[in-house]
Amino acid sequence: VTTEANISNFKRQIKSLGFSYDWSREVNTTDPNYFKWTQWIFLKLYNSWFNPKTNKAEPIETLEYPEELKCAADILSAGPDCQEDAGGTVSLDSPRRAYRDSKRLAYVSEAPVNWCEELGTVLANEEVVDGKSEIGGFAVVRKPMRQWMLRITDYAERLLQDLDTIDWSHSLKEMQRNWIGRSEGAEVDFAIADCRLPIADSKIRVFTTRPDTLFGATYMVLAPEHKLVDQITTPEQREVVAKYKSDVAKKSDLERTELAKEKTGVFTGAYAINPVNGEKIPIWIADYVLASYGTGAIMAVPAHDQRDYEFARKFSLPIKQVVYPHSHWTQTLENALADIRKFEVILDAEYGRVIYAEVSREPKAGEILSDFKAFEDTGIAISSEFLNGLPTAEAKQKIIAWLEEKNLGKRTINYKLRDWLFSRQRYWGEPFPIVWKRDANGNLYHEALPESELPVLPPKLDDYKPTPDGQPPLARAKDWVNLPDGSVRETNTMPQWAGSCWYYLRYLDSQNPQTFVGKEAENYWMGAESPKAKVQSPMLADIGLKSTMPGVDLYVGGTEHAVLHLLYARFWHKVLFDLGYVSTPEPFFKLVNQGLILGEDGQKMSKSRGNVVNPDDILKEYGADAFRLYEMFMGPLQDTKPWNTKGVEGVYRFLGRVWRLFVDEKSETEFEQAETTANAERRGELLQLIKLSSAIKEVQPTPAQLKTLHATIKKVTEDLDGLRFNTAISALMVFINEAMTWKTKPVSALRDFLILLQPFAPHLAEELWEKLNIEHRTSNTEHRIALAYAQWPKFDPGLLVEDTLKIPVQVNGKLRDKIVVPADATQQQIETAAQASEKIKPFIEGKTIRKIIVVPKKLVNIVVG
RNA sequence: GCGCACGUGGCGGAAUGGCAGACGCGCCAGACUUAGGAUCUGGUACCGCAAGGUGUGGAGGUUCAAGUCCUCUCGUGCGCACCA
Repeated sequence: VTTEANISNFKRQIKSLGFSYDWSREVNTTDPNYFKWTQWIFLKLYNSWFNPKTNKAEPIETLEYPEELKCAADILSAGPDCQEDAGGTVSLDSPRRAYRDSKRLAYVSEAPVNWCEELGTVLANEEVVDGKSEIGGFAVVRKPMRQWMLRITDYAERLLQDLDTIDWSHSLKEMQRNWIGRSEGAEVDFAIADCRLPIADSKIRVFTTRPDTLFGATYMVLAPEHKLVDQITTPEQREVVAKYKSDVAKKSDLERTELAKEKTGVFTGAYAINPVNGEKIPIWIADYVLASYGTGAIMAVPAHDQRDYEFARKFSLPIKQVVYPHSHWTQTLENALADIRKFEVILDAEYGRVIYAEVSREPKAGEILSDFKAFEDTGIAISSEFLNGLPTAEAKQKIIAWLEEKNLGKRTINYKLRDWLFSRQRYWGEPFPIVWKRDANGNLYHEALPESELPVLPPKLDDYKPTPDGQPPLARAKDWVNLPDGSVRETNTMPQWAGSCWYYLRYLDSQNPQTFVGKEAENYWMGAESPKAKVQSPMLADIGLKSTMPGVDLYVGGTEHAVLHLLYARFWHKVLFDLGYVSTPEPFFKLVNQGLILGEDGQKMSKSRGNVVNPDDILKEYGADAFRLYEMFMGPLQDTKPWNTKGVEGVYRFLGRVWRLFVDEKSETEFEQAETTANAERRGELLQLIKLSSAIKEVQPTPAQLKTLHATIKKVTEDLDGLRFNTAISALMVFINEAMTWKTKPVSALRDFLILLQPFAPHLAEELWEKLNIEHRTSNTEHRIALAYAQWPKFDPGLLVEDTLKIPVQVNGKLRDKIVVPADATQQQIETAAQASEKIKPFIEGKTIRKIIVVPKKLVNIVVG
């Protein structure tokens, strides 16, 4: 319940997260222009909603809560420690997900899950626990209120299909595919037997992915929340059905899924007619059927669906096998039928029917078959009249054609993806640029504000809580809400996703006052044929890589955005693409998930474990360069890896070596002495005392030095491009270890090194670059500008060519020696040299040489027998 | 249960099918030091005095050659989950 006490609790909790939160400041720091263009894009969606299915404009849907839910308006109740935490009015985008994510939610979800889904506004506050977004405090569901939905489901297919065109990690794509949840099947209408209902309601539609098993449907199950339940229930069953419904409504999410191994359900007393064979089948309700998926009703085929099988066994419903498994040993129906007699056939004692069960052992006579499984694979249709003998795939086609011809059903694609609840009942966020009016008959309708009215900024409020009657906070500003012409402003606000859906576009043209992103800028940065493609990055061109891809070049983000932000942003981008505002159908063609950094104990960092590493401490102790360098050096970008502060010391030492390579020790000592007596103001000036090492000279690098340098340039350039930062840094370390031994250090080589170092340790590199420029001025103007703008060095492959090669020699695949041969040695010469080796001789003497493999410049393998 | 990813020293991790353990941490020894939690040098997979042998979770396979490819298996992590 939103009470003063809870609000103050919530604020206290926010404070405990490490910052104080001033509610009124939130919007003041927000750029009104950004509000403006977000609202502008919303208006585009609103005014010219492009529906690819109908190719016509449709308004964005607003949704009132269904009437039957209004009764339960008040509260979802709160568990013991939720009472304490509750308070905020942060609504969730996906209550379903929130429920799943948070175990703590389980005991507060007194209301049925899909009730919450329909409402869409579980009021709770969000907290990051164990690196995961969890629902901390839990609060209330308010009175039913108006919500705005975006029809993302219209884009489900394209959002799915286009995943194939983008370079994202496999698992991330899988998560999106899973979330979209496409499944192909059919909708089938079952007539209700002895129906006393109006014609329109005399049938129940089910969704199935296995229409080929229609002949095996022996009963039907509706979700307890299905709208026809009350109407079809016979008077005798009314009481048990009502009780079951209310029991289910009280079940928590946990009880309803994880813990509920045992199927439950009750008979409604009604029957449906199986359209393929006219059989009368009982209609049950059970909570294993979800109201939110498909049509909220199923045809149960217990022989070929594990859940139906379990349910049927529990309630002694008939099981009828209609698919015979044939895949690996039978090709024809005759053989299949023969196999039925030969193999694992079980007679259902109660019903005298043949069922198939996947058995791992011989069933004993009279044994209860509860641990047998339904056969869910494909096979050959049997006991299915005109489908008999057809493999599953063909049987599906045939039955769908049959259903469509008889007007009893149709091919359907079903998605788990739901429309996107886009409104929030909180203060911050963009207000909708929408007003409400009444027509001549007094009916309420909504209308977009003209673009000239943008941005619609939130009014100043003294109190940022929702109103006592559950209206969003903006409703408190009566002057703002009520317009002179009698119309009323929408008081919902947009979610944070609204801004994050298009921010990357604004970056391209952030100062543009005319539009959210100029066409030219958009095309330059995002377009496939953009001029950017012609601006070849020397670093990429050298290694023969295409320098650009359309869209955002590289998106680095965590998996926590996998199914929300990244799906929403793709959706908006596609809408903008359809409206002609952007030039690519996808915004992020290349995306990398950086791995999670765990605590030093290898566990996820969390307050409760006390293994949290505070970046501020690391910055203070080792500096930003070392911190950055360490994070990049820890391991592959994508991997989850444990933090190790000792490792920071390692890279810190490396930076120290870089510093000592450049700086004269004596001058540094002088600086340190001066610094102790100087005040803070003079420190910058005193830094001038630090001079470069006298070993740094303007000389030509020796061939060996050049070889070291260019090997480093090559490695760092390639690794950087492949985001292999750890090995790039390793190469820089190798260079430094080598360069420390140089008596004379050529300026040119050190310059190139600093450019390579700059992406990893920008502060130190820039500092040393400046020192180089002060003491070793060159005519090259490029060297006088900041390092950040310096040209990336090119490596010269010619310099990496060796005169002689050290080649490993194996005998029967085992390393026995390494020989040194001229780089241009022929295969014959290498073979001879290998056999002549003193270390090799003992292994080949007295044996027949079967074969000698010479891998040019790499290896010799002598095969003896 | 389903899907995906990953298993390499004491630790983080390197290795276009071609020298397993780059680089770093840690550890050992030494140098310089009044001192060292600074710096520098050398060593460091395992067994063995050595020659040599054994090693990339386990078992097979392909290959002249496997950490890498294939099959099975065990383990860990992540995601989804009564989705019809």
